[in-house]
Amino acid sequence: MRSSKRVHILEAATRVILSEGAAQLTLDAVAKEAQVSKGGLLYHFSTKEALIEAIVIYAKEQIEKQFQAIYDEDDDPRGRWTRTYLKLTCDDRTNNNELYSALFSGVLENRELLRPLEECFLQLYAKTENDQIDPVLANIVCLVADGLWYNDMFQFNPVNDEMKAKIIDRLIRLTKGESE
Amino acid sequence: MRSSKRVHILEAATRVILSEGAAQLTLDAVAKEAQVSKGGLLYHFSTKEALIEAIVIYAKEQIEKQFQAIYDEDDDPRGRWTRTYLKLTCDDRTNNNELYSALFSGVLENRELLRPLEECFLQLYAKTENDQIDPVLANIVCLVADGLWYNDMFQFNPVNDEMKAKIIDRLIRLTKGESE
DNA sequence: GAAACTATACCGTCCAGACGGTATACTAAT
DNA sequence: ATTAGTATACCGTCTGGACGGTATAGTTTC
Repeated sequence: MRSSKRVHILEAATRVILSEGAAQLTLDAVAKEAQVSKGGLLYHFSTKEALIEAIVIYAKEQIEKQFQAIYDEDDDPRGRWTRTYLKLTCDDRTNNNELYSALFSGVLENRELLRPLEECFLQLYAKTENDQIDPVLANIVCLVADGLWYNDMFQFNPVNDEMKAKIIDRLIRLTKGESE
Repeated sequence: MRSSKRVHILEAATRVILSEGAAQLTLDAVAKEAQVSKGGLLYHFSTKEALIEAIVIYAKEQIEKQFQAIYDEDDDPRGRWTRTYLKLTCDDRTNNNELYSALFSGVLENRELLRPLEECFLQLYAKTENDQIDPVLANIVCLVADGLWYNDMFQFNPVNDEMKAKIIDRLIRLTKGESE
């Protein structure tokens, strides 16, 4: 079998960061978690920085893929992009582990490594600008979504599940132009 | 002058994390930035973990202090806590560097170190629950604020300054019960 | 005289990255 | 069909440097 372990390594790195902390993102730890030798790891990612760059790109690709899938499920053209953004990171079905580990590892070396992810989010926000609804409302919805997943990332839980459901419900109805 | 260099060290650590990246949060780098000998640094913080814990506590104290100051400036009782929360991290006058560095350094070792900050935010959110306005609206406002400052922390800028001003203006009016 | 340092030396561990080697598959000449 | 060569995908060890922490002796400030 001649399959690359690249993706296995990236997923192992995500696991290491989220369970052990970003400081434990060492080449040895990742190699061990991915059940790859250190040489094998360095074959795919020649430096630690290259590994982190790959984690960021991988997270970006995952987001774009999921975003499209959620978009395709929605029929109502009004506020469609905005609802998609909201569901992207706040739906219980999706997990954001790749995104979280990308942000954590980007912070390790320097935030410049996060540029690809920033571009990704800029594009998603841009889509909500022409969404047949008030742009200010659209941005408010996106920012609430951001607040929710960022808090989840740091394991802060300022809003309980019941309130979270109410908030999302309210926002979804607003994107459809329904009154409260 | 017999003043403790504790706070200088904490602020130096913040500078190191935000300018050099969390991986450069080493005892040597902090000592150098704070213009303190390594012995002096270890006199105040006997381990690196103790330093990080102190950074988190310091950030918490700064937030609580600023929150109170902003609250005192507001006269309108309706939605006062909610508006205070919004202004806390999104006002151009405040800088959130201590908060950002606390989160970054907490992610380094493990997120458990961030518990004091979580409690802090839980308390601030709790205050908005009895704020003479719809609790769902109050939470939405807080989450938008979170989205804004988290994005700022990662140097993501999905909303430009003009839009940001519109959003904040809209939310402030909502907390006062004004219609759009 | 105690607290708050400075200055320096040192130790053990960890870690990034280099390096040389191995196994397998495919390709091209003979 | 066999041989030789090449590319890919790894393995496992080694080394030099950085880092966290200890220790110690001395200095300044209150």
